[in-house]
Amino acid sequence: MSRPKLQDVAARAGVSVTTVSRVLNDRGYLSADIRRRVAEAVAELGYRPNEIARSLIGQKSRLVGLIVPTVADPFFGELASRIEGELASKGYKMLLCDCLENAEREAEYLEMLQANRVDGIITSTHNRNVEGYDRADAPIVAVDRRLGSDIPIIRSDNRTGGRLATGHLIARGSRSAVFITATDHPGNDRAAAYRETMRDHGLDPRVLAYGYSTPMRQRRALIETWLMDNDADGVFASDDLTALMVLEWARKTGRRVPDTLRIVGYDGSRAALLAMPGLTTVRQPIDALGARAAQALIRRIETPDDDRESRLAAEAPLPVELHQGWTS
Amino acid sequence: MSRPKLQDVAARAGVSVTTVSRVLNDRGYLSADIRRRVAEAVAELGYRPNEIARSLIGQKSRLVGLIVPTVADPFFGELASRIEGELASKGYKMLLCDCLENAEREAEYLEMLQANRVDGIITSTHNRNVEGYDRADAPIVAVDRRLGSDIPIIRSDNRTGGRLATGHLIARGSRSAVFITATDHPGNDRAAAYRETMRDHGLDPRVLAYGYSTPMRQRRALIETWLMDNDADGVFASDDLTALMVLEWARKTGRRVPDTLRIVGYDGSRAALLAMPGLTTVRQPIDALGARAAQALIRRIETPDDDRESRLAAEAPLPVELHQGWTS
DNA sequence: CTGAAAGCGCTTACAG
DNA sequence: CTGAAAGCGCTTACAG
Repeated sequence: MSRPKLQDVAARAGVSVTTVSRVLNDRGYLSADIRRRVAEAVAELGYRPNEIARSLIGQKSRLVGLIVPTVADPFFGELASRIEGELASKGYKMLLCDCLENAEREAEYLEMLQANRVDGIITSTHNRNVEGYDRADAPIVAVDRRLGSDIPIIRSDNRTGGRLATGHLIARGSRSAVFITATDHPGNDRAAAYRETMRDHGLDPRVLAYGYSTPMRQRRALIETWLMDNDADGVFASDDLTALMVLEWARKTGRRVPDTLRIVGYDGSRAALLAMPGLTTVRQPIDALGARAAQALIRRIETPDDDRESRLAAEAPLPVELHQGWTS
Repeated sequence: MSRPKLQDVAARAGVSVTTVSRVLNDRGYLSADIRRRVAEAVAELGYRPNEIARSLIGQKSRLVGLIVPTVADPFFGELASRIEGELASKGYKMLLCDCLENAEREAEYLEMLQANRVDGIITSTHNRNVEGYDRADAPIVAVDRRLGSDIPIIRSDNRTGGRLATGHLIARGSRSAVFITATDHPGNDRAAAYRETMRDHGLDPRVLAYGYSTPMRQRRALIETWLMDNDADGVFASDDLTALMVLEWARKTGRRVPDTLRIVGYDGSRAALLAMPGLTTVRQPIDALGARAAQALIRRIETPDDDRESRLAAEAPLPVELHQGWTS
């Protein structure tokens, strides 16, 4: 026999499908005898309710979509892991969408998720001008990204992070630190804090932006060329992978770290710090970011009304901290 | 108005729901006029077919479950990313299940996936004795894991990988290399190849197994203690994160790498090599592993009959290669 | 070429 | 305390 359905259980237990459904959902009064008979039939048949049918009726799928650049990146991998864990603990499943810095893909995923009637969407990408977020009808929560005035943003304190990193470099003797980031747009608080802090100390800020869609090899070449051509006694990289790339370049070219070149990264994912605990970096509270993103979304899903409050809570940035290694 | 449904489109276009469905699915002959009217109604209403209803009818969900230890690990993150990409290109969605080295969680996920009527499951964890795989009724494909005689295994050539790494260490002058791995069970081909290669050169193999569920701090402590107490002029680590951990220990304790200590890792994920291109490691073809896993599963789903052939293809291990860095 | 009706596997008022 | 019937939003034979 193929998969048993409610009818089969009902027949076996000698009751109606209504009754079986009630036992399964523990609704209303059922005699102990009936409960037992149904339980037996379920066990004997190895019956498992079809969640798809349930979703169709309930008008909710307990499904959430997560859109990220790629979980191959340790930061997003860890974030995704944490979000999934929090969702699972609340009975939600998660559809993973790796959009690979591709705005078109992201728009398609957005469509797909809604066609699959997800209860909500968490998005954390850097693509600009993605079609569809404005007319989405599922609740959305963004991680470190501004999508629109009615979409809550979960993030950590980028401004403080930028200040910590830059201030630290200066305190360690750096006078000509450069900030390396993907894009240097107005909303980039880390860049703003870097500039501010440099100026506060009478130093000249320099920002190297390599662009999101630049393939890894070119990205590396670009950064190395810049470092060769421009004298810098400090590097503040907006992510750890880039910081480690610079560290390897320093080793290759004989720069002494931290004596002549101080390096500070950003993110502080478990994997990065496990691989290279010596890296000075600004640690984002990835666990808290993920948990809060999941919780904020669930709140929007389950109590659509107290939106304003939850949005306010969401906006307060989570604290970051400086992890001091030997690279600075 | 809430979400429009087929009925609304039909009413607007002035046709029956049957006809709308047919236009949407491009089934049978439709007059150009009708096609146009329906298309207009769909556009005007912003109609999107409910995939849940479709799944219920079609008896297939185009949903696949992926069970991994955690995507926070760069290797599994990259694998998950690749699998998801391949699945998406074939019109499948992916439910992510991070089971965190927890066999109980894994069993629950297995239940959940089937209750949600996934068309298939890809699993890549190291838990032993997980309940439920034997009585699962969805097609399953395993990545680098033996689950049962009828479940195809996608993997790369662990035996060659183990030989390459060990042989390389010896060629670089190591006489007392240790192999560090999670568990040293009989199915561990890398361990077997390490032992074999050591013995072939008349050297004594030593294996340090830290256990999967050991928390990261203890794992590090355990490995560092072992390295302190036992003299080793080479380390072959079964994953890159562990290799990098050893490298950092060497730096801290003043060991000269590679002169007095040679280090070789395993996996070669993009993230690891980006962060530390200097690490000598055995590169697994993660892209190919992911793509093949997804393809093998889709084949099992869509043509359940030619199983035997696809299983054979799946069994042939994919080639690995040694990436030579400066750590050896 | 188009439509009315049955059905996918469940849940939920509504009766009794 | 339990059951018959309607319905979730679609697709698919079956008529016409």
